Amino acid sequence: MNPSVWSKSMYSSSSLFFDGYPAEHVSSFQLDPVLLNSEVSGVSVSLHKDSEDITMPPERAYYSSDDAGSSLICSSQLELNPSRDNTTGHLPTRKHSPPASSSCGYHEWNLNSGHQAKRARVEHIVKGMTSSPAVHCTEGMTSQHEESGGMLENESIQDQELADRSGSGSRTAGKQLESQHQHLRQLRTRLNHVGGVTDIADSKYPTWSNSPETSTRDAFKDSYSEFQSSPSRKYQGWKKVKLMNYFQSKPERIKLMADVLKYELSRAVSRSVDSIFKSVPLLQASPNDGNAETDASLQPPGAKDDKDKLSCCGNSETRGVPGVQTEALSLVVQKPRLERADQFVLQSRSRAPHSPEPPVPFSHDSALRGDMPSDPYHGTEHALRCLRHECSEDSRAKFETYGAHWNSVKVRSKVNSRSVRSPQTHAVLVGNMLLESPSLPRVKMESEGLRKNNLYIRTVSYVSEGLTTNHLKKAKHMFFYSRYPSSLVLKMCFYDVQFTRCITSQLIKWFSNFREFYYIQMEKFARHALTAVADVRSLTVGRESDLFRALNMHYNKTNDFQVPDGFVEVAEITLREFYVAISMGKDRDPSWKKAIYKVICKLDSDVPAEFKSHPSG
DNA sequence: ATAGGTCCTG
DNA sequence: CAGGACCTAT
Repeated sequence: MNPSVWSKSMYSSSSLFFDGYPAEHVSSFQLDPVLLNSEVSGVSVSLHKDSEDITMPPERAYYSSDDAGSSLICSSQLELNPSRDNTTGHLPTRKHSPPASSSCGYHEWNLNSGHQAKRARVEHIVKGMTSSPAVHCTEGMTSQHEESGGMLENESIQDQELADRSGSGSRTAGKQLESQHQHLRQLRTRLNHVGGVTDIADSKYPTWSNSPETSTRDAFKDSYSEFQSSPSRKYQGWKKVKLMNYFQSKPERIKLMADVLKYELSRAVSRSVDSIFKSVPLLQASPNDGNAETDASLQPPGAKDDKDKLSCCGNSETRGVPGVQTEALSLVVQKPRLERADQFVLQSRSRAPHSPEPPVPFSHDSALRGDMPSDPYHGTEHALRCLRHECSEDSRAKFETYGAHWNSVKVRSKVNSRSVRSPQTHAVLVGNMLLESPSLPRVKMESEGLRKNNLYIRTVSYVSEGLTTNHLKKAKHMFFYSRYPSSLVLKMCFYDVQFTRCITSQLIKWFSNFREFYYIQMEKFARHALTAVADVRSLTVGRESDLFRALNMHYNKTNDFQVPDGFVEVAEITLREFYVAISMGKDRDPSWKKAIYKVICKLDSDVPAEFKSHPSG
């Protein structure tokens, strides 16, 4: 690709640039290929693009187009197009793109029909009892009845619902039905006392949408209002008495009924429980399978099977030792490492001839922070990244080498990471609902817009209450990729922090501060360049430049992070934007920087997966 | 109203 | 880097 095309497209992107700017100035900023590839003021920016560009998917080849009119803005819009790269199955996670909310209609329909089937079964049973005789009253089981508390209330509600549904044609038939409902209720009560069957309707939290209980609960709710408005409470004592006589006179029948009901109830309960745990597969997942979660949350439904399998694997391991974080190791190993080799292009490119750094994609520190970049291409990789395509066999080999290193590091860090999970606290956040289970390990599940359907839930077993210096360091490193991370990205990257409003705003403030420093530096160096550099074509940013040093000193003080080339290029673009704006006198406008901010925010690239999957603190 | 952003200050 | 004022978009 011709570097001049790059420069043209880059600068045509700037809204600032075309805003009343004379055409001759435009052309004056078009970079000369020779100049671009040459060393300027001791620094260089390598913009070499070779013919490999044509192998890129067209929507990624933002800068390889021969259309000089292509702009960054257009590129970014293309980048936002969710239709791109369907093979990855990832939707862009941009701050301005609303989270895709999946419709649950089909699921609800299934639940409703399931509920109706259950109800039909119960009604069938009840119908089978309609021939039984109505008998006299004793108060024998009243106390037992009331012991069952809320469950019984639900039962009576359901009974009332059934009674209401059974039709109001004949009054005597209705009474008969009522008596049978009462009978049913008593049987269930007994079963509960004897078999310890837990009524699924007795859950404390009634708002688990999509859960199998929902339809049942809704039915209860509906019938409950009917129940309250009806005088049927008056009949309760009468019904109880009638039923007691029935019980006493027909023990064998009771037993049969009990068996049938027991079967039906236990089947319904087990089905419900099964469906709950099927819909929350990551209950058993490990804290470090953030990648799997991230994938799942962004994948189309059809691509989810593998993740479910992974969850199953995690489950089999999790059951064993609750206190030790060994459950996810297999997940780490199983992850396809090479799927995201393109992510390492950024790092491997530091091996370019002008780069003094060793050919290490990630430093040890970054390895400690991150997971293997196992995610498939997310679909929001920035256009700048597409300029680089040296995903050679060499880099792949190195990728695998460091992948092995990462795994070992990860294992160690997992073992060493202190877990704050408490065996006494078994709180599970599912969507907006808090379940309590005596048998589940404590996991924190993030509730996000993308995972309304409860299928995509992250589990984290160690949650820090506050942001640490390591989090700050991680945030600074993230800044190399994303200057304007969305809160969703922040949540994904700082999943090991208990996200509160305060934490969120603190993280946002951090990035605001980072940007402030960044733009101050840019303006400072741009103003300095105005006095020293006559042509924007001479204005480049390389790793040896003072600007880069200043930025690196701020965001990567210990120099233990391999700054991605994308950042260097974004820095150069920013510097040039400032340079051009100031040279045009735009800085007389008090809000002149906003146009630049608008350009720069579109240059965010996706934060690599390793930021999203490993604890930083 | 709230969230997220900039600018200024310490 | 945090706090606060202020602005803007949803």
